[in-house]
Amino acid sequence: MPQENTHVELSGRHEVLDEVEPLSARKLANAALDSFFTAGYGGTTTRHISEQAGMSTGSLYSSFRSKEEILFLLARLGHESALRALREAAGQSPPAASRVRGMIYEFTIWHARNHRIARVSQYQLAALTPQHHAIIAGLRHEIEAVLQTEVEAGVAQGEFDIDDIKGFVLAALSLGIDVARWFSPEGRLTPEALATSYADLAMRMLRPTNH
Amino acid sequence: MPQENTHVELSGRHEVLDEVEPLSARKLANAALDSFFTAGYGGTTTRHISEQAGMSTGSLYSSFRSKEEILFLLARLGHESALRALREAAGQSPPAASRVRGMIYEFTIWHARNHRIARVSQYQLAALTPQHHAIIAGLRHEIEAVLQTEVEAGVAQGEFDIDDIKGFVLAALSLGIDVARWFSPEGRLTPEALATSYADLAMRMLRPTNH
DNA sequence: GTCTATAGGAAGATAGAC
DNA sequence: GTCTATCTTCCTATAGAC
Repeated sequence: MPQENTHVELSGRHEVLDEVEPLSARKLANAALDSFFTAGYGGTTTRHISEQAGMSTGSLYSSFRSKEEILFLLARLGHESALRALREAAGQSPPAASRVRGMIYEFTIWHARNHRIARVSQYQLAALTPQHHAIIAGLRHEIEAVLQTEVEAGVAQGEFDIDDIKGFVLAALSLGIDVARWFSPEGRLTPEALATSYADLAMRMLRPTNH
Repeated sequence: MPQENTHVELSGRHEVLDEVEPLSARKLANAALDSFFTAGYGGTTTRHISEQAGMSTGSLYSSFRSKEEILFLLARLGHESALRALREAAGQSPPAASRVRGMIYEFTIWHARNHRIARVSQYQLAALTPQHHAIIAGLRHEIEAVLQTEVEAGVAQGEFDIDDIKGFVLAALSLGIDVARWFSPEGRLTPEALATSYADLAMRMLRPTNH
């Protein structure tokens, strides 16, 4: 039987790219996101990005030094936004079980609501320069650490029964991230229903054994 | 406490591309897999594929009509191989619990051992023609149906306690597929350890509630 | 910061000899 | 079935006027 969602909405919803300034850069970033999402980084041309942003090809290079720099911006903002969602859920009051449950819920719902930038952030990383890739890798480690800390707290307080903490953390984040691969707003599942389902399944993984 | 793996090794291990004939096509397919894996479909040139296969650019077109046709071959063989692994595990003897456990184990270990072709198969699909994409989509539906059938059998026999069967099937396959995104043979986890961990977690999702 | 124009090269695919 | 040579198109990025 699914548990109820006791978590509260933590912040006003906003588009991840809203903070990009100035307007021309935001238009280009949005157009690039569209195209990277549907055609991939390699399948996207700077001409097409500029065109969709209502500009000439040359003008793109006043806002960005290269096509790769736009991808880096998207990947960085995507990862920072997902990390923020996870941290906000981790800041909720005890018990650990409801904190962890809220983290899985928020992480999953973030990937459904932001599935376009999430998919680009997760699956186009091979095109980044080594320097940029290292920065994104740092954010990924932070995401893992935030969840692991809360799970360890729950185990220490006897709320969870699990030996393989790293395996659970890996699996729980994996579930959320993989949403970006297949989720479509036109599908049968809402972000809320999906997040509830996955939060339930994650808590089933953690609950004490039955004998 | 992790359960022991009671499943048996079902078939001799083989490389997915071993069945590609003739040799020139197999060499090209292997070179394309390498490059699609590291650079993506859009970041790969037919010149590079041919060069890595030890041939001229023109010769590629005696084996394949286009670059996209190579990707389709890889995606088709990848999906067919994963589906075969799942079907073989589904053919094991009752109870349903050990059949389902074996399916998660085999599906996960397949994605770890074959993470290169799995990653190309899962994440480069946007480059396929609509016709080819539809064929792959059919294989994906088969994969989902095979697991769902076994889970439903387990629920009918009272071995599992889960309301949201579709949610579980989605999550369990998602765990296995996402392995292809991050798995590296150089990492700390072996395919066997990972598959055991995920099979354990999946059975935890299915076991009766504790009150 | 935007435009037009273009540099300079590389892309996918084909032709025709052997 | 492989090669060399090439067609045609398209690419990222820059130059320089306004």
